[in-house]
Amino acid sequence: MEATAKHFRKRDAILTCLRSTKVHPSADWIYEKLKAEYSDISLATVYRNLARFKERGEIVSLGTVNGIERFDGNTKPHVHFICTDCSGVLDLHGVAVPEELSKTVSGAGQVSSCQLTFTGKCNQCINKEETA
Amino acid sequence: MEATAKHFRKRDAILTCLRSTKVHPSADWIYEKLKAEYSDISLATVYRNLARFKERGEIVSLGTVNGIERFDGNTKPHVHFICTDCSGVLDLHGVAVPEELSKTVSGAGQVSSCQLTFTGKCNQCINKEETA
DNA sequence: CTCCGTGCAAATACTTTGCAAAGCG
DNA sequence: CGCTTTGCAAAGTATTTGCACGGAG
Repeated sequence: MEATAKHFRKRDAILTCLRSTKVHPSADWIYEKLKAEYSDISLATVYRNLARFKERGEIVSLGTVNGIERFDGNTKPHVHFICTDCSGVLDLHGVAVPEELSKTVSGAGQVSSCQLTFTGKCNQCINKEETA
Repeated sequence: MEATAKHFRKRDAILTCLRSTKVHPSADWIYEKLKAEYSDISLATVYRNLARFKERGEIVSLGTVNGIERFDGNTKPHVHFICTDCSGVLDLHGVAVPEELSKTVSGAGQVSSCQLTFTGKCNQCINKEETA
């Protein structure tokens, strides 16, 4: 199948969009972004494809921020920082969940994944507040 | 104010309920539970009080599991295990996020809290499957 | 011709809100 | 009397689903 196959153009666009941004977007964010290129795209298509990607492990859900689900095209385990002010999500590079921690958990069941998230106010929002 | 003050009876009941269970309940779970004692309680009251408790830091939200928000009356930081089969949430005692990890994060902003969650299949669900 | 992806609109499902009644001090 | 809590029903919002159309092989 061609990369530009008309049949999958929107599906591909959604995945590409998700993988080429650092904002850990919501379905709606992707929808708004893709409307520029695909004026007739539907929000349902975005939701449907996100569900499909998630199911296949091609993307990861970070859970909801303010009631809205956020996704990450980077499936490698890494740590996140969520800003309570702007609802932004940042990757925290160089931080990882220690191996031995995961092992300790095995008493509860079979661990398939883990997620470490820090919450607070990001530097950008701190600066914005100081300036004002 | 009396502990049994009629004015706060339902509010108190909600908090007590949350603090005396280990299931990390949803709003609806609490509602169903309290209906036994307060047949006229409203789901809105549960939601309103949960929001209030959360705001005041008296309880903690664990985020959503299958689109439903789950709460924890234990505000001390601790680690959770979420079962993808039964949607149950377990506390993982004896596991903690290393101190030095939190410090590394400060580059991103002011950290106010952190949450570590493991996902997988709990022992109970594993056993149930084996038996079947 | 058959299968799959999609747009649109309707349907869900959880959560929040407006309002009037009632408790407490 | 003024402030707060609550029940009920209505509204809101994010997400899912039914259906028909159109492209690909």
